[in-house]
Amino acid sequence: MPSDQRAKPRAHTGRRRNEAARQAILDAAVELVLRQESALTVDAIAARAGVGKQTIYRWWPSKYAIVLEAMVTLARAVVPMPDTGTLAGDLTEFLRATFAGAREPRTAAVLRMLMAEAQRDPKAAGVMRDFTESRRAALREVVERGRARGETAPDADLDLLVEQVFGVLWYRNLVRHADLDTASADRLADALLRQVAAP
Amino acid sequence: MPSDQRAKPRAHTGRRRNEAARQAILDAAVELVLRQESALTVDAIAARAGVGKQTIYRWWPSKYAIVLEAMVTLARAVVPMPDTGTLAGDLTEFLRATFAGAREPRTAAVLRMLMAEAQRDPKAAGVMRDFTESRRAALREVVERGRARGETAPDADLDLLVEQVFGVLWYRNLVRHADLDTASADRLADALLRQVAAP
Amino acid sequence: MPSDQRAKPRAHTGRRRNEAARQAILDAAVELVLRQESALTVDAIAARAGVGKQTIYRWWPSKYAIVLEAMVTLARAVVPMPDTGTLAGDLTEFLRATFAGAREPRTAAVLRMLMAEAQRDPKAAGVMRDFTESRRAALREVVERGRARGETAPDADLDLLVEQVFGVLWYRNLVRHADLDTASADRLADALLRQVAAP
Amino acid sequence: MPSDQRAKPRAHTGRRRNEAARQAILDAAVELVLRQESALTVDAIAARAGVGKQTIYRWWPSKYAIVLEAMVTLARAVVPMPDTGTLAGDLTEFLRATFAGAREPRTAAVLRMLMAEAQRDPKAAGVMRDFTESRRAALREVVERGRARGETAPDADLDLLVEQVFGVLWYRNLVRHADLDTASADRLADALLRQVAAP
DNA sequence: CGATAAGCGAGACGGTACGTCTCGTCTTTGA
DNA sequence: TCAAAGACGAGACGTACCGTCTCGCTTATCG
Repeated sequence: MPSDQRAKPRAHTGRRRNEAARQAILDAAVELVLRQESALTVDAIAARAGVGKQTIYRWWPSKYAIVLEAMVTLARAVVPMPDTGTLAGDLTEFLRATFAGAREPRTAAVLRMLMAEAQRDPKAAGVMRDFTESRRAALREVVERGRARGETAPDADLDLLVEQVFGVLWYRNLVRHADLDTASADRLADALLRQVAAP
Repeated sequence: MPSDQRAKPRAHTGRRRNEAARQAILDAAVELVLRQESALTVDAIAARAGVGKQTIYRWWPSKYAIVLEAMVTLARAVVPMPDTGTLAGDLTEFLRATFAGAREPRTAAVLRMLMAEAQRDPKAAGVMRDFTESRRAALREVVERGRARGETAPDADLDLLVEQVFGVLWYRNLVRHADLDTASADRLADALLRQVAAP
Repeated sequence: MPSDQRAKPRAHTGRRRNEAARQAILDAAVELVLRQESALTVDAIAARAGVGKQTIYRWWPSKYAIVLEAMVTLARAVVPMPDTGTLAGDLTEFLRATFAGAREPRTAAVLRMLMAEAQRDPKAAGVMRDFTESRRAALREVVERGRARGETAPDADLDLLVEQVFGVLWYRNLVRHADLDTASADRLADALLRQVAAP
Repeated sequence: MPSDQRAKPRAHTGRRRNEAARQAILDAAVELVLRQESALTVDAIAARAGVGKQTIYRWWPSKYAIVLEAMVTLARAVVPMPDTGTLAGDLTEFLRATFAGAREPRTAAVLRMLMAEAQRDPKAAGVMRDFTESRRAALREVVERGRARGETAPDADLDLLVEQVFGVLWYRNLVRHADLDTASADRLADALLRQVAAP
């Protein structure tokens, strides 16, 4: 008989997490990122959310993780997994939704700020890596479905395709020389389909 | 004739800027950016350069401005325009050289730092916009030559192609989830050629 | 019955002041004042006390205010009221004890520092005024008793006498050109007795 | 014919010391001490006097030496050596003039500031010691003349007398609990004469 | 229903880095 | 040769945040 190491795992007692506080913290963080007037600080988030600092550190490892959580939620909501039955349809849909989300000024500002911060703070970098990874995984799933249906060459480099999508998106968002409009999304989807099309 | 009250505005007197100190500060800043072990601090730059902090603040508005100035110097190592006679050759060559340049740790670190700074300082953003624009123009020239030779579809979206290249380059450099190796350059060139190939 | 909105004014929340840190800061400040080798700096106090600078600034408006607070503690070693039965005895006793106290290096250094601070900070000036007033009152009581016994001229200016005593004491402590030794105390007592002697 | 000690004074080459600059520096220093609004700094003195900092450091070892020089000049002018023919007259005269000088608000402020600074800066302390020594010497000369005329007991402690005078003066100026008025000067002179009177 | 266990707002703590200020020296140009 | 202007290395200043650590209080669940 194997010993059960967590035999009686002490069913939960004590007060439960305060959902209102969680939401207030997320809102405060996003709000402060958008008001560019000053840097994002934990003290400021806590003050604006009417929350103790410990409540923040209890649930998030860093202030960037807060902003990240807000972003991931937003991204999930904004970019649902499309299912039109064809790769062309799914890819176009995904790119349109993704570009539209990243074009929204508030979202765009938060993303830029996170990426900038990731360049100086290793913790923010980790957060960024996780976030971008999850977005790539989502798109990857879409194109994988297309390949499974035989809509691409079997050896098509889908990872590279995914990176081209997010590369263009981030490049435009950071350099700000061109808009992430729907036409661009369509043209990019088109071009990428040509890249990976079955012979 | 009315006397000009600020006729002779007192030519320059006083000690002149110390060029050795300026160079030491730039070197120290770059050196510290490369040693990732800790965050870049003004105190550290001053200490390493053997300089008072005031000397730094007298000449640069922020520590990132120092790195920016250093980058201008480092960016002398330009990617030369290839001329192999074919679009495939030129594109592969250009991407290999570009990726190799951006993979070089010193250059890569400085570029990241600059892009981060561009997200908060409008002046740095302007410099960044000009810099990226000039790089796009260079690649654009390469692929235009290919189109002129009839190596692409006449209506191929070359601007988009260019953005896919630099998008992938910056995305990888900023997120740091994958390397900018030669194999990647080759695969990307390959995919893009398929994308714009004449029918 | 109308509800009182500020009925319960939310007593104290948050961590309480660390008494050990307070004492360590006071000790460190006094210690550094005594080691004359270098100027008193807040950084040095913080370092020696093993304390963050903010903890100092949270509780004291300036480094001299720290020394002031330390003095209040040190000044517990009061000069006891002598009672030898004669004015000559009491005055000599009082001056000897007072000079001895002010000669003690720790006390002397703290007193000098405090007097210096009183010249720029009105709050310290107020404390200084109260402290000096209480010392004058003590000596005044001694000489009043002598007058009551008929040991002085009835119209002797006792306030002036008191100021001569503390004047010499502070003058020597501040200028540091001569020592506050017992012989000086005796000679001064002698001279003052001649000054106020009954005719 | 008296010997000329600087017979051939090295036919002067180069610019001579600028007396206007010297006076401007002294004035600026005193002016800045009186405007209590901010601390006295060498840069501020130089700026206000329209003078380079090096010109200050060339002639004075520290900023306190400047204020000292101004004070010594002032004290000499205000307190001339009296000569009424009697010790009582001379002492009263000297104390009246000394108290009057120290009561003058500008002078009093400068003296307080110097004494405060002497408590933290060894250089200022040296300056202060020299200044007070010279004032004691002046008063000492007055009372020595009285003793020489047989107006005091032969063994009277004249040094202690002198210290009582300046002790009271400084004590009142620093603690600011009482005024240095003429009546006080008279009463103190009176009391001290009783102390040292010939039997 | 009391005991036990979190979670909560508040805020003090030891630290690090900031950007500014002043010191006393050094360098340059002009008179 | 001296004076003004002003850059320099040094280092203390007081502030801003960091992430941790009490506090006293407020929920929750369990025995």
